[in-house]
Amino acid sequence: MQIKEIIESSKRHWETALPHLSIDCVVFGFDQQQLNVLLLKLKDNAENWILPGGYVLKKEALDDAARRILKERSGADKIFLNAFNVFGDLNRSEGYFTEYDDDLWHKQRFVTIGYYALVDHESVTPVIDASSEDCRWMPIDELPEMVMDHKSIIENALATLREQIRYKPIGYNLLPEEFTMPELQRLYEAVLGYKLNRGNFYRRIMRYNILKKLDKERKGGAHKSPILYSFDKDNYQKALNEFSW
Amino acid sequence: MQIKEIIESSKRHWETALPHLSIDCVVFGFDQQQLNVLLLKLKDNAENWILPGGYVLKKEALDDAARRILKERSGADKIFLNAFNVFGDLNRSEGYFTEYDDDLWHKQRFVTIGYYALVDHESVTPVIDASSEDCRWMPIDELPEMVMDHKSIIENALATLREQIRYKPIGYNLLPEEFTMPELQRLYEAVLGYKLNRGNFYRRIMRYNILKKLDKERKGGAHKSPILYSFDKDNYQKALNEFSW
DNA sequence: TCAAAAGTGTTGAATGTACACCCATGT
DNA sequence: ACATGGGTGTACATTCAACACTTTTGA
Repeated sequence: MQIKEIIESSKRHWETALPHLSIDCVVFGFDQQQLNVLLLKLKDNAENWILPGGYVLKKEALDDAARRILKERSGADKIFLNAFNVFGDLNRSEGYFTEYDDDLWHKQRFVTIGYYALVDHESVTPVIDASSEDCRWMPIDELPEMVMDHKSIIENALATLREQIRYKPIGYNLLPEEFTMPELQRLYEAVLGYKLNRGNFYRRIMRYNILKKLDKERKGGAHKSPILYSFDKDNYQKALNEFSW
Repeated sequence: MQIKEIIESSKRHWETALPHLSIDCVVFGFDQQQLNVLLLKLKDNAENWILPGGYVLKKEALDDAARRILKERSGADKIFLNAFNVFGDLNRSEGYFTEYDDDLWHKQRFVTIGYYALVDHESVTPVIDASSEDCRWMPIDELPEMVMDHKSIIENALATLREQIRYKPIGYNLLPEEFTMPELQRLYEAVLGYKLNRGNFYRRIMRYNILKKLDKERKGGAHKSPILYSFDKDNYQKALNEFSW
């Protein structure tokens, strides 16, 4: 980002957004192989990547802000969003923009709200916004160097996701509308980081009664066409609200 | 609180604290019978109670702010503190202070960080601070009318606590240094809201290896003197960090 | 002597884990 | 034919829940 652009956006932010408060989104996506996180690279920051983040408008609910930021900065839409933690240490954003004037928006002390989002990898086309040079999926086990405390924010989000998957269904937002049993299992394995037994996984999922078996199969693969499933939205929602699985 | 006092504190806050950001603490305490929450009643608000809350100083870490606020407003010290959620809806603090000027600190739109705290009931003497008329423990199942969304913040905190107790040890901060097995069990029952089987509870707790049996008993009771225990701090900490119980 | 506390035993149900079998089917 | 997927059976271990028995001990 050019200096001029930074100054411009600084003025705009002071007018429209709540100061000292930011939102950072950890966007998880699944590409049938591994779990990925959506990261940006800023124009002025040659080496380090950042989380898609932004600010809360003065008349905007926090959750709406997270949704908007995600849409603007990455193109991701209609997603599962959840505030998972707050990062408010003093030194977390120190040492950045030191060469600028003190009234620069970005030089403030920020308390950031960490949101994690689950999106369907297929339905998201990473959008490179005005201030970014790159926007892409990165596998969670090969994260690049990141700015500030962003790497630990991701780790914190992943830990939260792994806890949640133990007692809440996950998948509705990470998979396409229709998917196969092996795909769902690979998703669980990617999140948890270890292999699951196929038969047991099948029974466990079926027991929760959140799947609808469709009357079609995925054609074109090398072997037997796997049956397609979709989530039963009502039961899925019920399972989300109970904390019993 | 008198109008003059409000205006005074408003000026002070604008100078020292981060705007638009507040902290509310849900302080749980256990009195050997039931689970309580520490609540304040403001001088100017005849009927409604509020959570002990406050603001984040410009050069103060979020967690430190929560600790300070708790100390100042309730006298509670050395406690277990944990940010459990953020409340950032637009209408959550609307409709208050409408009769005041717009530059009144308290009339801002606030995003509040919810902290929950676990304290030893014995070691806390509720302190009535300058702006409060009352400060006292209230049982969680008989909460009074509360201001804004404070009641739902408490419910959210309790739900978090009930989830945590399933896989993390709880008690170190809610009980005195030395306690008996029935006391610990009553705490668990108070948090969960239902009775537990004594023998099974005993074995479960012992299995986690977080208790030290002391060589003394609690004298003076009507019947057999129960054995005193204390927590093994190292193992307790280890159990806190694993998420496996 | 009575009631509470401490500790242990037992039993059946439920759940989790590992493995294996059978069938279907697309190339 | 063969590799993959779908579905089920089974056997073992672990865990949980309910209950009961014993011993200790303070007033």
